[in-house]
Amino acid sequence: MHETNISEATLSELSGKLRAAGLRTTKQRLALADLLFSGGNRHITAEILHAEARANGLAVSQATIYNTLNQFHEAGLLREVIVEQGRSYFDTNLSDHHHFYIESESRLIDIDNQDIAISDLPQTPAGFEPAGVDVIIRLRHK
Amino acid sequence: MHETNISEATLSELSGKLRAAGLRTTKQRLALADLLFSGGNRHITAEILHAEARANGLAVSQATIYNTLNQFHEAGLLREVIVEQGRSYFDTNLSDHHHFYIESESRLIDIDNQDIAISDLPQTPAGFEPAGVDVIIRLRHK
DNA sequence: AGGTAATTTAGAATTATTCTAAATAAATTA
DNA sequence: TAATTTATTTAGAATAATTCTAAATTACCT
Repeated sequence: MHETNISEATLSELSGKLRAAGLRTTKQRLALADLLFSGGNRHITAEILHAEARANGLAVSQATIYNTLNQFHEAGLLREVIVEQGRSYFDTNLSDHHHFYIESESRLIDIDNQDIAISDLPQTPAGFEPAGVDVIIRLRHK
Repeated sequence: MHETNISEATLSELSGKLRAAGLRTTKQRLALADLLFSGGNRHITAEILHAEARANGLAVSQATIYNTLNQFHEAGLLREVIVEQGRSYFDTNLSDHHHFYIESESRLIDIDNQDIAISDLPQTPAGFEPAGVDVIIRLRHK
């Protein structure tokens, strides 16, 4: 495998990322990781990733798309964002941040953590601890 | 229809609520509205509502459960809460508030608006306006 | 009561996702 | 390197929540 549009450096970085997550470096995972992590941050669904993979000449099954997204998520390489009924988004931005969601375009936009302030957090019910805070600001056309 | 466990007063209130929303008062809608609105506030799924309806002796189809939840939501009688992949919750509490979500128990808990403060809201992208803000604090057992 | 439009329904269809079990590929061992 | 083990990929079936369809029923208006 030696695509001209992927640098060897990037590939070996990605391979290391997979290893660190306890995942073997396979052709499919490497190519999907490249799509996910080699550009800027992305919000992606299984359907979109599958389409992109095929558009880039990667023969990959739907099952592998789902397996890979779930494995990357479990490994902490992706954050799951739940904003609409039925479909999951995965976010490559792992920093502490939130989202605008434009329903009419099925589009997510990051809100940097320093651009929003949640103070005065309520007391967590006894016996539980916070596992994450999601702020979603739903937008509509003006 | 004259169940002993439902007051006439409540029924006529509910009927008015339906009328106001432009919905005819049918046996099914009235009984479902009673389940939804006559006790305290609730977070309910289609499956749970269907089970409760049957448990209360109401013969109602799955399709009607979904139709009703969606119509009540469109009419502003219910708020939809999206916190897990696949399933929708509907909240009878229409006040401005947020949620704890206990994933291990599929349970939502209201957070009163005055118990949380989101200041310093980021600027809304040009051409859009906020249609709603959802804060979800995901909880796990300590 | 009679007519019209809304509502309900069973069952099929759809959509996103997960499962299954067989084939393939990666890692490990000899 | 060849053999063996184990993980991965895959097609296709299965599942789960939801929506659709078209026919039967019911509410509402006159």
